[in-house]
Amino acid sequence: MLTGREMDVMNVLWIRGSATVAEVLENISDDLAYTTVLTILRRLEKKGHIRHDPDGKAHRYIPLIAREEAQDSAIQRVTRKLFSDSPELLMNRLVRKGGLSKEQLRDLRDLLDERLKERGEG
Amino acid sequence: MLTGREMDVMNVLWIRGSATVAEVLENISDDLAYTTVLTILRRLEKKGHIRHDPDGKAHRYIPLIAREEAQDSAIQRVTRKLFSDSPELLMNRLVRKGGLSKEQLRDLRDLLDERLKERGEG
DNA sequence: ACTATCATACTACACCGGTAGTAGAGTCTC
DNA sequence: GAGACTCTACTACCGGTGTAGTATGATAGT
Repeated sequence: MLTGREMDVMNVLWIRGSATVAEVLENISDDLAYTTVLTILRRLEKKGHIRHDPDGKAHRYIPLIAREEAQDSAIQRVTRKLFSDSPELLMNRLVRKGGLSKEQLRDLRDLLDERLKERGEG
Repeated sequence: MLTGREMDVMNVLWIRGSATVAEVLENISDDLAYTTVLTILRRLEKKGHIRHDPDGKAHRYIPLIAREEAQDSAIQRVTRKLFSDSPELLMNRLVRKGGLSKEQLRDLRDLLDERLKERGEG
């Protein structure tokens, strides 16, 4: 389970593939101290989410989990805790709530159509 | 922002409309001490998520936020932190990942169709 | 070799969350 | 009216998170 700040840092690693402390600092939105980022990276490593290789005199941190894994586990948690464990209810809420453009709605409907065809629906 | 346990307790309040400590205890899945539930309720009240009225010698706790609000804010957090603030990406992942039956996929597609018609798509 | 620089390691610390114990107040029952 | 019961209030404690300071080690320039 990733915390808020850990997700921020992981996002940089996922986007760049890997990063040093300095690179994370440059690419993170909030203004944190160098040692703060370092601490977060060390904790992520301790939790097994990343590892590091030497890179010159610095360390280069590399993700060990994919973004999709983190996404799925976050979705699962929300689904379980707030949507009676029903992904459909979650989707329903997302669609009803809005925040999606007509094009996005259309794309999603097409995606669902594809999925349905794959699963043998006429 | 609700924590895991706070969501468990809120779920009971949302379902029943309101509850005393004892009622929460009866309706929560895990086995917690009476005082533990009480503490969580008091923290929820302090955070402004619930209030209480006297009920006999006990207190009856009443939600001040709707389940939908909590759902939306949880979804928003996940979307922001893990899906580049794009609800569409989240939906996409949910559909691709699976966990949805053919019927659920169909229902969702129909829901999207409705939404699109409402918004003036031919 | 000395010093400035830069990186990591170690330590700290306040706050929060999960869990629960103990104290104390009200009530019921003889 | 004294004990049993049932609540709430207060307090505590541990582990985790967010944030960062200090110590230490490597390195590069002069």
